[in-house]
Amino acid sequence: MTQDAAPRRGRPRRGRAAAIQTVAVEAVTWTLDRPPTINDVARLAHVSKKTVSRVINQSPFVNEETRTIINGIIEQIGYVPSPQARGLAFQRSFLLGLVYDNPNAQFIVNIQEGVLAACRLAGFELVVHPCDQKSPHFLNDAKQFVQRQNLDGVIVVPPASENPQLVEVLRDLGCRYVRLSAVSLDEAANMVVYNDRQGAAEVAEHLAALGHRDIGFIAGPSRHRSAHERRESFVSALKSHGITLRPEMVEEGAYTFESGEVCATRLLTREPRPTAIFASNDEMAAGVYKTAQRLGISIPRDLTIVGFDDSPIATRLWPSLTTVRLPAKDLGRLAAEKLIIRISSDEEEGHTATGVVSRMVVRESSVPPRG
Amino acid sequence: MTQDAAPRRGRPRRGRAAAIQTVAVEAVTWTLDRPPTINDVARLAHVSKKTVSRVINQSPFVNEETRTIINGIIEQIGYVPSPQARGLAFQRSFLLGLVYDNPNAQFIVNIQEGVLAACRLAGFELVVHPCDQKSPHFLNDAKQFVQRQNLDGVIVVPPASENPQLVEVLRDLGCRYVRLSAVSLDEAANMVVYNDRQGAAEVAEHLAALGHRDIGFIAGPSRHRSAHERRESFVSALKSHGITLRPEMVEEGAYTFESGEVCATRLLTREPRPTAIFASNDEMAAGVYKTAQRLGISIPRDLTIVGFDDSPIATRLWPSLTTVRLPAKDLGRLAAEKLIIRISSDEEEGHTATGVVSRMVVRESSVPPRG
DNA sequence: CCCCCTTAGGAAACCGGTGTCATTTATTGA
DNA sequence: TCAATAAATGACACCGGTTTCCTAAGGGGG
Repeated sequence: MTQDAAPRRGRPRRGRAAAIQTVAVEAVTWTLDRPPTINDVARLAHVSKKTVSRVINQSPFVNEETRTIINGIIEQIGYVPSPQARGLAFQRSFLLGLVYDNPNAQFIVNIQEGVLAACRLAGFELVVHPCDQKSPHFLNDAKQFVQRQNLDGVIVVPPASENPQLVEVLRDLGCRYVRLSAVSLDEAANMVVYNDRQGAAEVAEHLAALGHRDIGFIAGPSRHRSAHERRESFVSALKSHGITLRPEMVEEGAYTFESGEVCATRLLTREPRPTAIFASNDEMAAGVYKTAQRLGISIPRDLTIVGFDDSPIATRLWPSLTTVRLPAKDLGRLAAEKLIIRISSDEEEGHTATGVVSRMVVRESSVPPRG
Repeated sequence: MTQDAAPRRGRPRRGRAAAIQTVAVEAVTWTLDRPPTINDVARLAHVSKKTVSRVINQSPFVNEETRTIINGIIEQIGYVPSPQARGLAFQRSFLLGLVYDNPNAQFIVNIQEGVLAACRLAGFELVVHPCDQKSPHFLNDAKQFVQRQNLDGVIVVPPASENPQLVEVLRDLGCRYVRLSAVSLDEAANMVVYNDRQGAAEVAEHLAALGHRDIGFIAGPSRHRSAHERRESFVSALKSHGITLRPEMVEEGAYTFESGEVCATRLLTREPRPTAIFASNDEMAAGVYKTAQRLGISIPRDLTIVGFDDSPIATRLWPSLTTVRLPAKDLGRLAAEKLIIRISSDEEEGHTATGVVSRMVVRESSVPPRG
């Protein structure tokens, strides 16, 4: 039965439909001790593998009858094209990579979910790569990561996304990438931006509207773009409401819980004591909670606290934390869509800027100042 | 220059070393407009691609000099084997999958890290697949996930790991898998078990030693094996210390923050009010915090609280939460190692049971009862 | 009736590796 | 000196798809 389909040339016409059914029904009894290949499908359908390939790839120029037969057989024997073989022929891996060093686990998991939502529709899968910018192998690991599975594209999450050397490596490898960041650091095609200014400005308005004047601010580490954005926007929005953030009311933290405690301790032992503190992320806000509770300062009666990120901890704290929601899942989805379009169209499209906007979520930790 | 290496037969001996250097130096000037392939390396080294293949795969039976030359050229032109081609020839993808539906993001990220630590050493990469057991596409999605990239093995995280239908799908696909669970549900080769009994027993001892007698317990959802384990072990360990957990002091939660609040409300409005509450995970413990604070019950003075998991929230809460640490990263590493050994040895080895033990971490939320 | 165009489908090469088996050379023992 | 043996390497098929190029049949117009 090797090549017995060969003498069958040309296009058989009318009268074939009946035969189709027979073939299809008979084929059910066929069994294999290995995963079926395109050759098995071709043999059972009495066509060449190229025709099967055409059906798989939705090529036009395939007779409707033929297509039906082939699809039926594919279904029956449970044929799935080998990704390795496809990849070899297509020069593609259908794999996207996610490079991250962000310590916020929920953020990462949300991004993964968003990325996968887009991947699923396009037949891509996601390979993950946690990394550490401080490691001496950082760049080399990233390079190997891309090369080892020949990734079609890479999504880079902040703060790693703000590392210019990493981007250089990706560019040298000829690997398409999309960076996530609070500001545009690259061509629009390579960026998905999250607008932190919006959220920070909303917080400023919110605090001003509540009547706070003595406001403390815990900034993020200055090397992070998001920290810079949040700070700038918060300060200028406050100013536009006639409130000036005095320098001694600003502390720079490291986006960690412990740094939040330290900064809060400094702020809360100053005179006049701030009636509200805006921490640049929820982790640090949690640190403020701890410090306030330790100092016997009641939240929110004596102290309003606002965070940023809307991480799970925001609702676990008591009272629940007013914060800013960063739609991480959307961020991941947008990045993946952008990447996939560029990969599929095989062009450098996608020059339009894309991004998401963060919005404030008011909860229990923010109230008007006492008295 | 196609096959001009052909006349060069046999094993060239002495006097070659000098030539090596020449070749190596000359080769630097070679440039290509496409990624180099094994053929390029072979041509430059004046050997057949098979020999290059041997060098790549660490085969013995390659002359030391030849190996040096080839490695030098590989280094110089930056050759990396195509994973698609290797996969096709080896019938392997060098890809592991991680199937998860656990809502604890930190747990997932830690597992990923552990898995990748093992993967890196063996040249594997990790593809992720978040899923939802309640979705009607759950099983089909999982099947496609494995088939689409022809995964060499899959690691399944609880609670999805406890789904017998999912395991059946994996088995039918002939896909090697390792399940993570609190109890062994399968052959030892397919399991990595985390011992929750140990941690729960330690908590019982701890509370007994502190002098607590009126103890409340918030169980996890009974369909989770871990919930069952934690409960059984806690109850029996308490009993061995002469303490009986009365039925009205046990509430069943859903491993969620909200359910923790609800259960805590019930427990804390009973007489006699418990002096300690053990929640089956940190999420629910956080719910207990919130309820206690709402009811004006001081932690830990009036109420000792203990959780389970040692998630980030445990240290963010104030006072910090005594809990049980589940070494998720080790869990991931063990699972990946087990899988990779079986894949590489191409056998069904690994019949030894492997697992990790959870241990209690004492923090500020547990103290002796008042009076 | 012939020619050309369109549509359907096939043969063979190719993608970049690995497996099998044969071949060459040096070494060793008789 | 001459097999026999071991070490090193090459030729070629093969993994399972896709691309390129080509053929054959049917339809329409001259």
